[in-house]
Amino acid sequence: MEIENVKGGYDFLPEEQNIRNYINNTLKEVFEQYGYCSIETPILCYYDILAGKYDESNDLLNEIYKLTDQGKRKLGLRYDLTVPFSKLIALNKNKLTMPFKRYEIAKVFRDGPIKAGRDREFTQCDVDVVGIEGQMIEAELVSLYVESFKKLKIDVEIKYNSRKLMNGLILESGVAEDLTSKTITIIDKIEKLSKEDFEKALLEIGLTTEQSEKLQQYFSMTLEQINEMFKDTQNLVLEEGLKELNELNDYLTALNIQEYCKFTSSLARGQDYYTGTVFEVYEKNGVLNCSIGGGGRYDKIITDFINDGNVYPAVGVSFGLTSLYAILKDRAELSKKSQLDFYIIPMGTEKESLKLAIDLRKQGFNVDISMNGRKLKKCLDYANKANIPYVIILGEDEIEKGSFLIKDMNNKNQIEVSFDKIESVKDLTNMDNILQ
RNA sequence: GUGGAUGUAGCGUAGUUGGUUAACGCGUCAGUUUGUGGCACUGAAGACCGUGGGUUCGAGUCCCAUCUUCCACCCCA
Repeated sequence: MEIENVKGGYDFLPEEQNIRNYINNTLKEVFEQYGYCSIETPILCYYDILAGKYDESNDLLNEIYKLTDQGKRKLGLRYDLTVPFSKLIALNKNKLTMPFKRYEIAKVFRDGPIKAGRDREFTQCDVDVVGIEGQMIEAELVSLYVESFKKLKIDVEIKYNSRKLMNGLILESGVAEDLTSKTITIIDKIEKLSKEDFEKALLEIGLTTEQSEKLQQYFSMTLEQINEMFKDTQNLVLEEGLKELNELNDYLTALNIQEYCKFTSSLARGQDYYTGTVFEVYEKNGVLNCSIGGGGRYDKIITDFINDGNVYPAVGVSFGLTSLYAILKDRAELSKKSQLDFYIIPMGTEKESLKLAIDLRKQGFNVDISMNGRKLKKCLDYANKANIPYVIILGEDEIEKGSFLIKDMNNKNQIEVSFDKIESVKDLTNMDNILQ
């Protein structure tokens, strides 16, 4: 039997895992600052609940991992975090107070084709709020995005749009309703396609030349131009979309984060999922041409899912962790930093060293000890390669004096610390001072 | 799913028109005498050359198949 990972699943070694943890922790910090709570939901779900969100023609259905338990129940692995979230709300309506703000960073599974940035199992990071309408929350989510990427030191551009505006403009072009969905898919690619290819694609799905030209005109306009052109429109969807976008715009300007944002009328994000504002985040000047985050308002999903007569408006954003890992992977300062503070080298003082390690851990330090009886030279070499900042040398000489040696691996300085004064090591959070 | 490439020790590579025990660098481990690292030197371990067939006296090298990984397209996260 050959030992290998399932396709689309990977092991993460400490170096890489450090970066992943750093990213996750940084994001969690921001989420909590913005008032989002951490929750956890089961990976295993009833298949019917997983499948319920989509109609049978949806491709995503084929990607659900299906399994049965010993009681022959039809189960599946979750393929996103939105369904488990909806289910959690449905089950706990009485315990939760609205609005409910939560984040969840967890693994999901899709039995689909593999390629860069698309695995069989991957971690999703969703930040959502249920029970708030209006653009104020959207603006705050954009701010959360800006804050998060600032902390990660990634320059981004956040594209935003409204599905209502998009639908309104398509309506305005005279496109038949049953072609809306296909039209959106093509408009989403307007920036990637040449003028000819764009028109060709539209004609192929059955639009007229006139419709295609109108679409081209509308979707190359700025928000100001659209405002001007449709200020007295009778098209309700369009009017509402414009109103919301203008409102969001005002907020973004007031928050002084407009510089990170870019109104993009062609931005769609997926198919029928979103009902209002949509976002998509791209790395500025980045080599990665895929998005590193996205989200939007989806007022219907949870409402339809729970189906108890109440309305559950929702809006959220997600972070493409796989892409973030890829971007930050090469930042040396992240991957090379050791989690250890001290590495103890016993020189015939195994018992004392073990005890010292325990005492130092009580002070809050991360401590490891050499246990394979290697020579001092080798131990120093090891500490050096592992980027451990401080080494403690404990030999019989030191025991006699009732002290131990702390050595700074960066500047080779060392200092003797008495066992009675082990508490003073804690003050060495500022260790530079002593060791200079 | 469609098209194009790739596959030699943990990693990165070499391997000449098919010819003995598959080479090199990095890394790992050990040593260069007793308690002070990043350098240098010496040595060791580690590869049935992705897998399975075929051609041949002989295949890492040629042929076929299959898998893997990667890059586009589709779709998404």
